[in-house]
Amino acid sequence: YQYTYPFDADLDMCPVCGDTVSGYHYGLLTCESCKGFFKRTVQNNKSYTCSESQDCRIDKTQRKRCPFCRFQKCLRVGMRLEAVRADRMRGGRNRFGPMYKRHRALKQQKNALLQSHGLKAEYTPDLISPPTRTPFNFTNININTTPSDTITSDLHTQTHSGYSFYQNEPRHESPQYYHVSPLGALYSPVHAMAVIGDCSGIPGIPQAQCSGSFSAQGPALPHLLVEFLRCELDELQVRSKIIGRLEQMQGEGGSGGYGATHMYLMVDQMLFYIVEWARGSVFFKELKVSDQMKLLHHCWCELLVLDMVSRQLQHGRQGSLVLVTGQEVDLPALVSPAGPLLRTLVQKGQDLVESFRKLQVDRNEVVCFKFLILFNTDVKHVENQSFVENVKEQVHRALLEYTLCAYPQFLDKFDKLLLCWSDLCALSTLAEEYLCSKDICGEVPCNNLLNELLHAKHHSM
DNA sequence: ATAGCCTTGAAA
DNA sequence: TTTCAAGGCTAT
Repeated sequence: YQYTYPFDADLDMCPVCGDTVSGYHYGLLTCESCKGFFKRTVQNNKSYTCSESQDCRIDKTQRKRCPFCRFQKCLRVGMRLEAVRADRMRGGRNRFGPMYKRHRALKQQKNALLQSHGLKAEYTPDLISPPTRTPFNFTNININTTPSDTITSDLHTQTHSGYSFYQNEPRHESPQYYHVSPLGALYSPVHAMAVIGDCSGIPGIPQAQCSGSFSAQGPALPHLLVEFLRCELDELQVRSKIIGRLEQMQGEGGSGGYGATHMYLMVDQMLFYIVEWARGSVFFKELKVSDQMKLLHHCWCELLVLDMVSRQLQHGRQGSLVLVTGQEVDLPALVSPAGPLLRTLVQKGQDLVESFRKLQVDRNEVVCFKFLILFNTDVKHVENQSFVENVKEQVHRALLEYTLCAYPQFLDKFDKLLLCWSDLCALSTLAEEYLCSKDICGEVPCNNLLNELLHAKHHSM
């Protein structure tokens, strides 16, 4: 099995059953059969029941099996009850026309953007081939979590209680549409999307066409991203381990303060878990240990900085710094007695957090970023360089694909993300400089990871 | 009941 | 005029 880039393939797949689409039907691109099914169901006020647990898989071969779940899925992916005409008038156009047009334009723009990044829909088959061990198997990935939604398929309850989609149009010739409860809109994927991205520009068009199927929780994630998310360490677990370790060390070492030494030891512990994360991660763990070390020597500080930044993004408030340990450090208090190096470090750090926040960088993007950083080697001498570069390319794609799908209105977000990355690199250089400086590592034992990494870096330069 | 193909007809 | 998403028809 090979990973296929799902962008174009899924574009003409029905979001309900995966069959080939025949055009826009009731709000989105679907196949002919689901169009018919939806029409019959709404027109005849059908109500179905599910003999299983209301989470049946709907695909081309099984779609006939459970009409209840099929209709649920129709609603979930965003098919519009309002588009079925109550008076059965034929022909003509409805209000969705401009929406379809807009959606088409958006799709085209997106493809253009993809091409401008040199990513074709066709996929080179053997791009991913891990060097020694068995290739990673993507077939086991199942991202279709089954939402427990409460949409009723009983149209009687929805039909007469709501408003008319067309109530402001008095013209008698125009078709009369079914009255639909606003409740229906609440369950549309568009509503779900609003949580993570701006989709105000395309009312009623779910992002299902971006990259295929659409779960109620959000867009389908690129397979790679799903895999990356699995590699994440549990933040709380890491936190408690680090706290434990720090307490232990401070018990031994005497001073229990929260000064530079404490920071140094904490950063050292963070690095330990960054290494642990990397060692357990897809692709990375396939590499020889010597290559692993080269990559980590190259990027540990960027990973460290990204970790700090993303934490501020999650829990942080302006004017304070949240550490892995959960402690909150008041920034003015930290900065006022500090040297110039720490001052600029804090300032630029704040700037970076701010630009991440403005960009609405989400967790998925951060996770992709970590891999982008991990595999971003311009160092030669990595033995399996082609593998590393292929992975890098894959991550690049996954991030681009995700960003385009999750934030379809925000077409240059990906480019801006990359700009942020270069800011992050600059910040990381500064951070490294600071960690080397006598400000912080003056009275710390030498046999630790941070020291070793700093040391190795200096030798390679 | 399903799903492929056909007919319609206002908007573009 | 052409488009193309509505509804309709009908073998399976």
